[in-house]
Amino acid sequence: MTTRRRPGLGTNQELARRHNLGTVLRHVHGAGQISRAELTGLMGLNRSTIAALVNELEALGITERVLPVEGTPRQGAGRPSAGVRIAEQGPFVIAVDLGVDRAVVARIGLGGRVLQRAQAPVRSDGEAWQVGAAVAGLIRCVVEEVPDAAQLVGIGVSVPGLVRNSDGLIRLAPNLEWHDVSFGGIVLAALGLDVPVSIANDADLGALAEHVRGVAVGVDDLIYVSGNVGVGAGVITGGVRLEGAGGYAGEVGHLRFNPAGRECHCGNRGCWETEVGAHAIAEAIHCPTDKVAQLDEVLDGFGEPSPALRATGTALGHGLASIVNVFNPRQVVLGGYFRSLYALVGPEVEAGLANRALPAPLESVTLTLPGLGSDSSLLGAAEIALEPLFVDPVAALGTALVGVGTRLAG
Amino acid sequence: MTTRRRPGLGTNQELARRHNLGTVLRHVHGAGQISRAELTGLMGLNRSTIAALVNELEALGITERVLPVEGTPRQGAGRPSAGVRIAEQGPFVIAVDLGVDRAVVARIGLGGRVLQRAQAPVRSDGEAWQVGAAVAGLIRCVVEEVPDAAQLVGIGVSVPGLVRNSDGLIRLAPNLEWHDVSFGGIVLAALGLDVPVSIANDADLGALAEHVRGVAVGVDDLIYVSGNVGVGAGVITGGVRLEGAGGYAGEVGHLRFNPAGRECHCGNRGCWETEVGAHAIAEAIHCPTDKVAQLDEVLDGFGEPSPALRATGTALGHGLASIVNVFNPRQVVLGGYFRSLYALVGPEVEAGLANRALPAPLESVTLTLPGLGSDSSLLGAAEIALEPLFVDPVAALGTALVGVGTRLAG
DNA sequence: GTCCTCCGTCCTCTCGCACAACAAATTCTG
DNA sequence: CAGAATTTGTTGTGCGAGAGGACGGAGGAC
Repeated sequence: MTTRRRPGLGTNQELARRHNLGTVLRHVHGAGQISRAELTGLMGLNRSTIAALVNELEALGITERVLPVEGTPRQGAGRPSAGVRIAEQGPFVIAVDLGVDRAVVARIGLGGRVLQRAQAPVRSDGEAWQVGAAVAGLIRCVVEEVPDAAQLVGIGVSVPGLVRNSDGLIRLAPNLEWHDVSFGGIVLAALGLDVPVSIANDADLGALAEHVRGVAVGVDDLIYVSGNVGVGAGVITGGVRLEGAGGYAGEVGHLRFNPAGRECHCGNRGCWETEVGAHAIAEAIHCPTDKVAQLDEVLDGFGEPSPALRATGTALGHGLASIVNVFNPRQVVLGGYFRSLYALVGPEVEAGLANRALPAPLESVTLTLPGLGSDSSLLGAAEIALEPLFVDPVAALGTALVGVGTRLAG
Repeated sequence: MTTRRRPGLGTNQELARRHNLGTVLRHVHGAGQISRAELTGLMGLNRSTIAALVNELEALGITERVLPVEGTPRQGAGRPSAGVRIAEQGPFVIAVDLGVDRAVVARIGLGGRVLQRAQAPVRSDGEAWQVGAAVAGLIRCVVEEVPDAAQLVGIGVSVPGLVRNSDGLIRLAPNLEWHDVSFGGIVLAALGLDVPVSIANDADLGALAEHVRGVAVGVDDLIYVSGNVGVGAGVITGGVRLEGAGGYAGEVGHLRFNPAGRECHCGNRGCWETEVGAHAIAEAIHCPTDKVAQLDEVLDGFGEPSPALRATGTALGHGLASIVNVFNPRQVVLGGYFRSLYALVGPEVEAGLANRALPAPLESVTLTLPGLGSDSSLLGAAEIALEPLFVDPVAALGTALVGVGTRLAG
C-alpha cells in the first residue's frame, strides 16, 4: 500500500530523502529479500543513491546485508547483486485481531514474519476492560522471546466494528456490544506502556493485508468482503485504503437489498446482511444459535449444499454486483465465512454476480479467496502498525521501544 | 484535487522540482490570486524557494506579477506581499459538456475563468461523428478571440456514460446510444488538430469541479450524485478521484433498490434508477416523454409537490443512505435534476437519508446543492484538461499549441 | 517621526542525487 | 579454459535545489 501526503505541500529535500528511505524499506518489507539492483530498477534512482539509502538502513539496524551467493540463482551475465533483508533483530510490531469469540495476538517482524502468536477465547458479552486485560496478557506472552536489541514500533488492532480514524475510537462493535470504546488506551494502561496504537476495521485490514502480501499483490483496486457475523468490506482503490471522512467507509452490510425482507439490527428492513449475514445463513442451514460464531467451521463440515444455501449464494452474488458496480474493483476477495460459503456454492455466487453487474465493470473483475486464510486481518493489523516506519524510518524508530521483553516480564 | 504518483518510486531532485512548480501553479489556479507569502505558508517552503518557483512560472508566461497595492486590503503590520495570478494571455483549455440534448463548449483559462462559450442542441439519436462535427464547430466558435500568445493545453470532455480511463474510450452512453466510441479521435479529426484529449464521466467531473471551485472546496471526501436521465455519482475520497480499475466507479444508478420493482434498461429489476431516474420521475408527475431531457426545468416550474413526488424524494434519501454507508462522505452534492427535486422535496430526502443511514457516517455528512449550478461538469472537464499542467508545467506547455485561433479560422 | 513587522532579493551553504570512472564478480563465447 | 562481455558495488566529483542569513524596502503601530 501507499500513503498519501497532505496535498498542496511542497517537497523538501529532507522530505524527499525520508520518502526514499521509507520506500526502500517498503520494498524490502514487501519482498522479504531484494537485491540492490532490483531496488534500483523499481525506484528509478541511481545505483549510488540506492547504496547510500541501503547503508543508512543498515546503520539503523533495520536491514542487513546478504551475500550474493545466498540469493536467488543467477540469471544472465554480470556481477551478482548483494541482497537486502530485514535484520534478525529488526523492529517488530504487535498485532491484535479481535474476533467475535476469540482474540489472536502475534508478534510480527518487519517483513511480515509471524514470530510468536497466542490466542484466547473472548466472551462476547465481555466488558472492554476485561477484553483489554486478556489482550494485555496475550501480549505479555508473545514478547517473552524478544531479543534485547529488537524494537517495538507499535501495536495494531483489528476490530469487527466501526472505528473512527481520527483517534481510533471504536464507535460501535455490534458483536462485542461496545459503544465508544477507547480500546488503545485500555490496552496501554493494562500494559503500562506508551507506544503508538493503530486501530482499524477488520475488513479494511483484511483488504490491506491481501494487497500487501496476499492474493491481491500488485492489484491496486480490490475489495475484501468479510463475513464475520456482520458483513463488511475493506476497499483499496488506486493502491490506497478507502477510509471516508470518518473512517467508516465500506459498510456494505447495510446496503438496501430487499425492502420487503427481514428486520435488521440497524433498524432498517432488508439490509444485505439480513440475507447473507451469519444469522441468516445459520437459519438457512438450521445451525444452532450458539455456533454462529464458528459458522465457517460449520460450513466447512457441510456436504451437498441445500437449496436454501444455494439461494444464499445467489444473494451473495447479487450484493456483490452492487458493490462491483459502485467500486469497479479488479478483484473481490471473499473473507471470513464467505470463504467456506464460496467453496460450497461458488457457481451460484459467480452467476449471481454475472447476472446483475454491469458489463463494463464485470469484465475486469475476478472473485477469489484470501491468500492469507483467516490471518488477513491479523496481518493487516501488523501493516498499519508498521506504516509509520515506511513514512519516516528514522522518526518511527525514535519513538520505538527497546527491551520490551524484560520490561513486560517484570 | 491531487494526483497520485505511481507508488514505489523514488523521489528525484528533478521530480521534486516539477512537483513544487506544479503545486505552486495549482494554488494559483485554485485561489485565482495569491500572495507569495501565502504560498510560503501553504507549501512549507522557504521564501527564496517560492520566489524562484514563481519567477520560473513568470518566465514561462503562465503567471504574472501583481503589485501589492492591487491585492487584498492589508491585514497586520509588515511589508505587503506581491501577488501572483494567471497571466492575461495564459494557457487555456477547451471544455466540452455533452448533455443528453445539448452540447456546451467553453474556452476556459487556467484559473477557471470561462472566457468564451457556445452551445448547440444535439439530437439524442445522432451518430457519434455527427456530434463530433457539431462539437468541432462549437470549438471553432470559442477560439475566435484567442490571443496569439495564449496556448491550448488540451481538451476535456464530459460524457454521460461509462468512460474507460486507460484510453478515454466511451464504453457506453445510454442516452446517446453509443457503444465503444472513441470520441476524442473523432473531434480531433474534425478539427485537424493534435492536442491531448481527456474524457471522463459527467458525475465524476461534477465532483471534481465542486471540489476544486464549488461548494466542496476543502472537503476531501465528497460525492456528487447526478440526476441526468440516468443516475450516476462521482466520488472524491481523500482528495483524490475514485476511479476504480477501469474508470467505471460510481455507478450508483444500478444499486439494487427494490427487487420487486420495475425493469431497468440494464436488464435487472428494481435498480435505484428505476425509482429516482428521470423516466420514473416524469411518470410520477405526468410529464410527457419528450420533455424528460429537460426534467430540471419542468420540476423548477412546479408548485406544491404531489404525494408521488414526495415518495420519490424519500426514495432518493433511502438510496443516498446506502451511498453514505458505503462511502462515508463528508458532503453529498445533488446535481442535475436532483437540484430541482431537492428544492421541492428537500425534507423528504433528508428524512429518508436520516432514517436509513448508519449513525456514525450520518453524523458527519451534509447534503448540499452544487455551487456551480449546471456548469459543474463543464468546469470539471476543464480541470482534467488542465491537470497535466499541475503535474509538470514545463512538459505540459511543451505539448501545448500556440496560435489556435488563426489555425482553426483558416 | 520612530520602531516594529513582514517581505523580496541576494548570496552562501548544505544536502541529495546523478554521473563517470574503476574495480569486482559472474556469464558468455570461441 | 581464457578472454570478452555484462552487470554491479564503490568512490569521487559535479550539479541542482532548497535552507538560511544579511540586507534593504514597504507599510503599520505607537
